[in-house]
Amino acid sequence: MPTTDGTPPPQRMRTLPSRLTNQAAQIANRIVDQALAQADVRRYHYFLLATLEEYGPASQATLGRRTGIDRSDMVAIVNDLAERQLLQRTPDPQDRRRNIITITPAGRTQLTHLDRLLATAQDEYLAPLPPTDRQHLIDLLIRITDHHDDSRKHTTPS
Amino acid sequence: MPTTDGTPPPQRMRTLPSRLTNQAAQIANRIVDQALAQADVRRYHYFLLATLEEYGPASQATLGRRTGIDRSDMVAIVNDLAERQLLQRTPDPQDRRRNIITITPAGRTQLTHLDRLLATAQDEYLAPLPPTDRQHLIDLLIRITDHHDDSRKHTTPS
DNA sequence: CAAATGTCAGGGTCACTGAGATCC
DNA sequence: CGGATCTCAGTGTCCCTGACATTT
Repeated sequence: MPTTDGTPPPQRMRTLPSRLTNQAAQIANRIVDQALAQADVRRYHYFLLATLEEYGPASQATLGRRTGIDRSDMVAIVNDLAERQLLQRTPDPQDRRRNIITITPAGRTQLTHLDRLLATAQDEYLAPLPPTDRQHLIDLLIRITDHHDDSRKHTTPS
Repeated sequence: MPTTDGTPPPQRMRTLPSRLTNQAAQIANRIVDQALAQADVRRYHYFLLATLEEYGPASQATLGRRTGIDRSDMVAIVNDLAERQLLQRTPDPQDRRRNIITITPAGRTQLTHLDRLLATAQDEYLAPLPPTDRQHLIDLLIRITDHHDDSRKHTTPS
């Protein structure tokens, strides 16, 4: 399924930063999704497990804020991982609105496996770049995302 | 609608290139879509018009390959733009399977307007980066996308 | 015959909205 | 009461598949 003809895309599109970012994201997603599929896992599964391991148990709402996953979608994701025994959902006795989500030992084991799969995927994604440029790309992207996160916080005093 | 808590996302996610690229792409899309909405236009509308202006009239299949838009979706997009008189769809007398799509003068005028809207959007997207870094980011992303386009061509001798 | 084109119907994913029930 | 939490139903977009008739 070739996306490009003999003719390259128009110059406007070839150097348009937003377009380039999208192209790269699509490439990255294809590679990452394929890698994680080996463990029958999706990106948000990994994000959730990683957040749990780094910050410890938390409510679904908090996890949503930390991972960027919508609370509506969080329900099904937690269900998935709970079914696989990779995390546990227990009601919070302190605040009975909340569920406290805890990663299980099996979850940690799986996470280690996923980390390896993901590292390989990142390497394939960044294959054309030497280490210096990889770090530079990361820095540039962090500056962009941080900037827009901040401006959202300042302009949304909700 | 804050996506971040007081706590930042986990370290694994904060520096994961594929994740960062996705975050940036989402930010870019939000900004670009909002800008183009001022002209009641979507991204693929712009891509199609820009491709037509740079390469001239072409069939829908060719346009799909040049823009990366699937030929299934192309039909509705061409319908949209034809209704607005921004392009014309005429059967090809040389090959009666094909429609030849041509941009209209009104289409060119609109495209100029969209170019301005888009330039503003890119500037907002890249706001935290000085010109040198903007160019560096573009270069890095082009190297990534070119690399993966090429490997797809070589490994897919379809 | 094989291959390409335009068209239509539909699926799968992801970000998101809205509403309801419960609890602080 | 306002506000947060969890849940469910559903929307819109984008990318993609499959099929069909027509034409080369």
